[in-house]
Amino acid sequence: MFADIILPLPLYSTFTYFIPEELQHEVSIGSRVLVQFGRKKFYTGLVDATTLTPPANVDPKPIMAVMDSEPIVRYPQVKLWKWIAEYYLCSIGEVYKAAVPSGLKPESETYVSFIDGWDLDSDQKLSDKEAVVLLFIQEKKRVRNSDIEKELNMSGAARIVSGLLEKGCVEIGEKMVERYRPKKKTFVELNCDREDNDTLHKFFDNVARSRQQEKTLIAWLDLSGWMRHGEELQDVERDVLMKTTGTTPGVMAGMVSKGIFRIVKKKINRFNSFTHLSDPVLPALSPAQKLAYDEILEGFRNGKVTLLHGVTGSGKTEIYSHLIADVLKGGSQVLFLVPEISLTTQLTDRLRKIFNERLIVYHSKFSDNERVDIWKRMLSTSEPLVILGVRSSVLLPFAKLGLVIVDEEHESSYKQYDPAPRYNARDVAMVLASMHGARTLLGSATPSIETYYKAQEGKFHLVSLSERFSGANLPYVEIVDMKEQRKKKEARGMLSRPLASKLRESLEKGKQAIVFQNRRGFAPVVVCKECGWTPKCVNCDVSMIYHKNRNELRCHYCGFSRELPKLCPACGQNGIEVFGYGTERIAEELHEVFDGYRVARMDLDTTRNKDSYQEIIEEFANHKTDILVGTQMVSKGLDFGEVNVVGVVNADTVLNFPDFRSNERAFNMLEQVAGRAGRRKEEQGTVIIQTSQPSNPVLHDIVSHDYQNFYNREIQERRNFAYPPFTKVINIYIKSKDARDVDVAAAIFARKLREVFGSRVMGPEKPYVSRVALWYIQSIMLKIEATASMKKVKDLLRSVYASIAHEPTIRTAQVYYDVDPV
DNA sequence: AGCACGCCGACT
DNA sequence: GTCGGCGTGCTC
Repeated sequence: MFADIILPLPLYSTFTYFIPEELQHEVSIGSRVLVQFGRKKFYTGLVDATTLTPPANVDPKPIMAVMDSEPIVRYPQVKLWKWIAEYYLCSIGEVYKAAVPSGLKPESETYVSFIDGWDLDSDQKLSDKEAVVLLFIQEKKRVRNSDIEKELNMSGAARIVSGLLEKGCVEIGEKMVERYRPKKKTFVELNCDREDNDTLHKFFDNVARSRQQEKTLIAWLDLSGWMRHGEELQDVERDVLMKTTGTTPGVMAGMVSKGIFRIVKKKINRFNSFTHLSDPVLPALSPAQKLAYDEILEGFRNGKVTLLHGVTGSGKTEIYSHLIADVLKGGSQVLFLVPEISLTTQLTDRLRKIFNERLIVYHSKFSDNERVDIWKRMLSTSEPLVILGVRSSVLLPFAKLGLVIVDEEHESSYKQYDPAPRYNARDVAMVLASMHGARTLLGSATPSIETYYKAQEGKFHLVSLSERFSGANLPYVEIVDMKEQRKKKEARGMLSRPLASKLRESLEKGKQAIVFQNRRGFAPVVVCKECGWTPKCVNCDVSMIYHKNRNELRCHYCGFSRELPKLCPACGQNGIEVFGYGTERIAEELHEVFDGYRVARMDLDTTRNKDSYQEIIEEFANHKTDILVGTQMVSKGLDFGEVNVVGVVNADTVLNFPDFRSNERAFNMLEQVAGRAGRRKEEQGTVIIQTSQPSNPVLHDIVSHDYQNFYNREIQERRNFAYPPFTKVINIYIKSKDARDVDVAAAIFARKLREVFGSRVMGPEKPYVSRVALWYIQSIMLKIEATASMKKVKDLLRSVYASIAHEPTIRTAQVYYDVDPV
């Protein structure tokens, strides 16, 4: 018997291993196996298929061990992986690697260790480097090559180690690294059978002289339910026992040494087992919501993907809750996808209150251990659950999925950009749903053009919610022409007069405000006024941004930073000045202008650690801060009733983005951020958008909150210029560390592609940022008619690549595809 | 991806 | 001479 194994590597095939006789009954499709791959590495592979025919031309290695008695994936998971690999042009191993938490995929690591008794002063001649490395190995006992390179700051450790190996002073081996640590708790057990009254009496005699010990023993009997005959004995947690009685560690140790108690550590699942599940308590729906709910069900009955187009603040979440409850009641599971940033306590708390233990939350700040627990939990049960999760939760092992909800379906964070698989979770979710026979609901206030087009064409069922849940009006939007403001000298720094006075007015009324600027740091432009020098990142083709709090220049692409030079490095003069506004500078200026009011900043820099995001939001929610300044982070999903002014410092940065989605992105972002204002009925909110292009049509659609008008104009543009949804776009990226190689490789690739695809090939061109982290980049865009067979297109793409793969510049370059880029 | 092998230029 | 750099091919 042989098995085809999926390995977590970017290799475009499975590998066939021999199943040893004694393992044959253990191997099943979907179970993990330990296999050796290459000369030394061991990987955890996944059985894709078993077969009787041996592989051609190779002598298969045996499977070393079978790690599961049951599969760790559920149908149709692997089928979905294969779809992803095919559609997004990557290997199935890359999908496997992304899907299964690394704690479930132990792999080997090569280590080097010192051979005891080897005499450092022996006559064996060691080079200086070898001696240094050997000393290091001896000191550390056991190290990895990468440790040697890192700690001794050298390269080519493998070579030195192999020299040492030959001389017999070190040995190497492979060690499996187990990353998953199950959570353990400490319990106290009584050293006595339940029926054994004699021993129990002896214990009581034994503690008679100690009040504390006696108290602890009685408490234990109570907690464990010892006297409640007919009931199973409860585990008694050490901490709980000690806390209820005030037992000190000394007392506990005394009882253990007397042989009364024994301490036991047990693995526990991070989840409570749920025995007592209450029915969800659902929020009441307004008449408009009820209508939308009924219409959604109507769409579901017709077997269609349904788009819920609801204005910001229309209360989509309540409708979702009802739909989720219906599906849970029917015994199926629900996937509720949200963009990363929306996973705030606000949403989680609301759903937790409704669905209690049935709610599983899954986001990117979870540790790998927590991911493993969620995976195991989902494998262990097929009872109805709601998974509230981000992008990667589409890859979890669902049992029977009844409904998939994709909230804010237009969000670009659903698309994974790097590394592979470069998938869009919204689209994968629809495929997943159809494999399960589940319903799909997409929700957005600003649907993506592609999605809305499908709704217009009747492929999707469209449901609209055009009023706010609270009855509040959509905010009043005012466009402020900054060029005019400057001319009339009415602008002060980045604050126009209308924004400044509106902010003051509302702060004085005790209200709150949000100020949005899509750029972090202090100042994005640094120039020497004497010679025109600007700081460039050494690794990337971008200017560096000034961050004031640490007085440094930073690259926002690779993270490289340096001190702000006092004198210009180019001309040596004292001419360095900073221009422009990032969130840091805006927060500082607002603080000066609105003396006495509290300003908080929320961007990537202030939310680095795990809880800071939460803290900033809580402080704002509790009105401990008055103004919240931030990047995109402040535009999504936040619901604060006291905010009645939203300021957009500079809409130009959002409006002028050099690609075909720039209008869509600008409209979405501005409409979303505007939606943070005036979410309660009492007062209409105000949004002030500062720009130097007041006549930009996107801004006018924001003023009238007219999605339809925006869509009509945009769809026309897309039609005229053959962009999605009228075509499918595949971007091909070519990367090299050599600037000339990348140009040559891209030119060859593009020429070959044109032979096959003709005018559907655009480029090659340098992307917006043409060098990132030392890699030079070129891109080629492929625009394929929406009606074409993508299967055929992808086969052609692969064959074009195969035909030039031998070219030296192609061979050394990295090539990858981005299907449906956003 | 990770690793070994082998070619080549450049230093002790 | 060997050291260390990097390109090339292979992994069931």
